[in-house]
Amino acid sequence: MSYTLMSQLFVRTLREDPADAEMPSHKWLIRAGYIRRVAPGIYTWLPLGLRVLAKVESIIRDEMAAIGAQEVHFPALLPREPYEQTHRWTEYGPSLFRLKDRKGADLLLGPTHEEMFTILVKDLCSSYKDLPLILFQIQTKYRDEARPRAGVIRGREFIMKDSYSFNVDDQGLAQAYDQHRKAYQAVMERLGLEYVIVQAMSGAMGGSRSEEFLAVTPFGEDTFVRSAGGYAANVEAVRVAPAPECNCANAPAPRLVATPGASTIASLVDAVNRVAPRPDREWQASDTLKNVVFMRSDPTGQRHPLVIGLPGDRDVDPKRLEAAISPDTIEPFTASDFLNYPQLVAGYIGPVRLDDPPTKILGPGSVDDLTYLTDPRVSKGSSWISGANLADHHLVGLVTGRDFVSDGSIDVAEVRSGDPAPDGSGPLELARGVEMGHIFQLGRKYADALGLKVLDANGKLVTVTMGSYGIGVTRAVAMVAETTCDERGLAWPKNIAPYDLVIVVAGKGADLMEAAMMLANDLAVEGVDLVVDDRLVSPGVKFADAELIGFPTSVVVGRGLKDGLIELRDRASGDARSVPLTEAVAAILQQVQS
RNA sequence: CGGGGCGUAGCGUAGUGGCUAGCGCGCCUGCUUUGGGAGCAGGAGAUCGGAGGUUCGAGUCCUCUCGCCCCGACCA
Repeated sequence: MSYTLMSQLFVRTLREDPADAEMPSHKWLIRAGYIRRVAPGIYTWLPLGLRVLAKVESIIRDEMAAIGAQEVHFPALLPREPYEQTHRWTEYGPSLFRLKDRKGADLLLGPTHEEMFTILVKDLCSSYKDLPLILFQIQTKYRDEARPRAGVIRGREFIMKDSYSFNVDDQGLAQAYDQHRKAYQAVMERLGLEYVIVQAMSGAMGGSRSEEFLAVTPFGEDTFVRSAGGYAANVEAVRVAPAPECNCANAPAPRLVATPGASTIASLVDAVNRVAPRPDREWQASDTLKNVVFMRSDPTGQRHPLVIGLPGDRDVDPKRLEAAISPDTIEPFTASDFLNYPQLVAGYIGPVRLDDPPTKILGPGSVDDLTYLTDPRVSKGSSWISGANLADHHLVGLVTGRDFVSDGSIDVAEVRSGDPAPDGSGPLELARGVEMGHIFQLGRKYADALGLKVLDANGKLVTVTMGSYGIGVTRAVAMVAETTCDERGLAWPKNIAPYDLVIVVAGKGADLMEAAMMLANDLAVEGVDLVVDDRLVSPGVKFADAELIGFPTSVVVGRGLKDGLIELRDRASGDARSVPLTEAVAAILQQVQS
């Protein structure tokens, strides 16, 4: 058992913020000497940083062991072939780091390891008796991100814990998924991170489950919503509670209203309040039905107009739309597109035109069979003001289901703070977070592509079903720093700090140094991991550095020593108290272990 | 890939076309100092991102180029 001398520690603290850091954790990790930038998104870990990284890894290992996962370690440098078989050599696109060896063979730096794990299990397992199985690794991953940011939060080289489960049936997969979910909750708790679990987009995988663990921070890259009652979801995944059916079926027939120049919602509301006032109250933007046209392209390149109808006080959220129609993509509807669809009058688009008989412009049976999808708030029987498909005119009193129908519902309107949660758990609040973990029921996609089958109890070959589960380890270090730091620097939780404490020798007397070293020895013998700040600099420098580096506890050996006292300081709370030297070891042990 | 900002010593920065590129922090030497980023004295450290050009003269002006940061697009 030993201790580290500050004068020997390989660290240099900076007195000023680095010019290129924005996020607090990034600034402090650089300033306190934990990491150094080498290239965009590529960082060196210095001794202090490496210690924190090791602590985070050990927490993760511990929780993985608790669910029976076994650790392996793959290379980061991988051959092209397996990725060719799953088509990810091409599908992964420009984010994949590719390279060639001297013979010209293609290699890649692994962005994630589904293929390699699948192949390994295929090599070694042939019977249902070998399953269930959970394997994991803590490994350096490479992704050529379009925009690395915030230091180690989004790097191009980063450390990830990735695990993979292998089961013969869906119940087994569900169980492995659930085990991981619990393990991840335990990890987030032990890291002290405030987090939410949000539904991720399941994408083309159908009924497969996928959830993200987001650490909450205003600097987060992902927007999510949550309610006081516990609902949480990615903005892309929020589902609006369907509006109840209204009964306006007996309302008067729609009437045409002249609204010259009212091609925007604001001017429309203004106009109808003038020319067709409502007796009980003023018309509002939410009484209008706005119809937005997009050009939708499917993966084969076919383009079709898509019209989305939603209340006039809402806009289409492009991210939600993109997610909803994936793998199709969306483009703006251009002026020349309008020329090809003359029945669409820009600024006055609506589902019908009041000819005799009325002409369907949008939805089933319309002139060009234009796809018309409406927001869930456009419920059956609800009444709207909408475009008349005639310049400078609108229709008032259009009733959904009576006067027009859509081709279906689409839930892509912007989500606002205060909107009700779909499960009735209260108003939604918008917040930001950083994705710390992702758990995913892969199913048989990789096992199919790579031929991973085992014999079941009846001697039949069955395809194995898989799950994949990741935690960003380097990112976790930054997020713990981010959520615990203050205006003086880092303030690590005790279970993650690089050292348990620092002994600050505050003064020049040989007796001070001697007392500090004796105390350090006594503590080291007790298993305390500590640094003695023995530098010949003024006490102010040592105090400032201790706070910047974020030792959870400081022990000050200084002017109190002549009265037999040392001082104990807690970094997080700022509390300080004097303790007799004779009781110091016991008091410090108690504080360190609390 | 689009928009914005920026490249001057290890870090943070100043610098009207004109003398030897300035300051703070850090670093080295000496003396003094030691409970909140000490003082004095001396010193080392910069091809001003790179290339070309205009000019008697370029850190400063022009062209090209490389790189970095931020916002957006993108992101198993």
